[in-house]
Amino acid sequence: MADTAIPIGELSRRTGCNIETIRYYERIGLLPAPPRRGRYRSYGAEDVGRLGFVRRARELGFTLDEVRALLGLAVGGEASCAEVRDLAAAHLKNVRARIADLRRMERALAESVRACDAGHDAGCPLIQALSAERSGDPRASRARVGSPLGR
Amino acid sequence: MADTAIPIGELSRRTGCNIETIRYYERIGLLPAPPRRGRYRSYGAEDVGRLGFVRRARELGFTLDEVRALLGLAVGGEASCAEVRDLAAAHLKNVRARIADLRRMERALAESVRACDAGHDAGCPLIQALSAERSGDPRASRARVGSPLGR
DNA sequence: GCTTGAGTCTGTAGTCGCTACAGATGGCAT
DNA sequence: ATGCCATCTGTAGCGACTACAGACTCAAGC
Repeated sequence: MADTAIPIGELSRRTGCNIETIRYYERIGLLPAPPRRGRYRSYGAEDVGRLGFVRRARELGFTLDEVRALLGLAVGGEASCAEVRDLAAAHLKNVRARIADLRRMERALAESVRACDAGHDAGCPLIQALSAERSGDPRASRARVGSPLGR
Repeated sequence: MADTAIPIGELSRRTGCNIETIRYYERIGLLPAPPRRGRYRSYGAEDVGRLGFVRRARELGFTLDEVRALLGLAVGGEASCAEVRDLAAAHLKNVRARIADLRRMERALAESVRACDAGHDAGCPLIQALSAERSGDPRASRARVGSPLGR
């Protein structure tokens, strides 16, 4: 079996995680520093699991700090389930806010492109839309979660 | 009128754009360096328009490079309308891809949270979902546009 | 005239999550 | 002995800001 003494390249292949990223995770303390075979890192089966966990959490959009928290909670048993749930729920809310933000963008963009396709008598409608001031407090959008400005 | 000799703080207030960000835009050449009153930057009405344009384009999610291109095309008349349209259309595609990505996350998260709320007999279902390997090439998602990994 | 406070200046470093090098080793096969 | 690949460390870059530190200018109030 190749379960013991997995070199970093093999770990990368098994998890789909870039070698540089693995070393980065180690540097920031997300993954523990593995033992060495000479100067080479030597991983075990549990590292494949752990890194896989990280990767899947990242795919769900959790930040590295959230992943760190999840890893901490993963070892504690049922007691932490509620905490995990709350973390995920908060994150879900965030994702939904970002979706709403993007959908607003999508509508505005689609509308503009449509206007462009329709008629172009007095200059490009898209440019005009961007040039025109709109009503409302210009600072309002800065506080929004996931706004393209200010994050 | 306060149209002439607008100081940076006033420009910030009028456009809702952070002072540091205005200076940053100047540094990277997105905004022209304004004349100085002594050592202080002195803006005019056209700067308010220009920066407002930038801000609105950013709100639609255009990158600064795209904004730069849009600014260039904004001065050229109707000839550039098609180019603007194409830029916006490409960007729209990108936004839609990001929405699709987020919606996938949303579904997975909502499902997990629901599982958490339902029963918790054998450990936290969310942690288990993250711990379990899924089928398929682990590298597949790395190529996707807007994936949380690899951007 | 002197102080106080607000505004502005430059320059640099930090954020997040990687990614991309450069240049030095290590180990294995031919 | 000679390639060649894998791995090592360390540093710098990305995008789009944001956050200081420390200096300066200017107008108003006393």
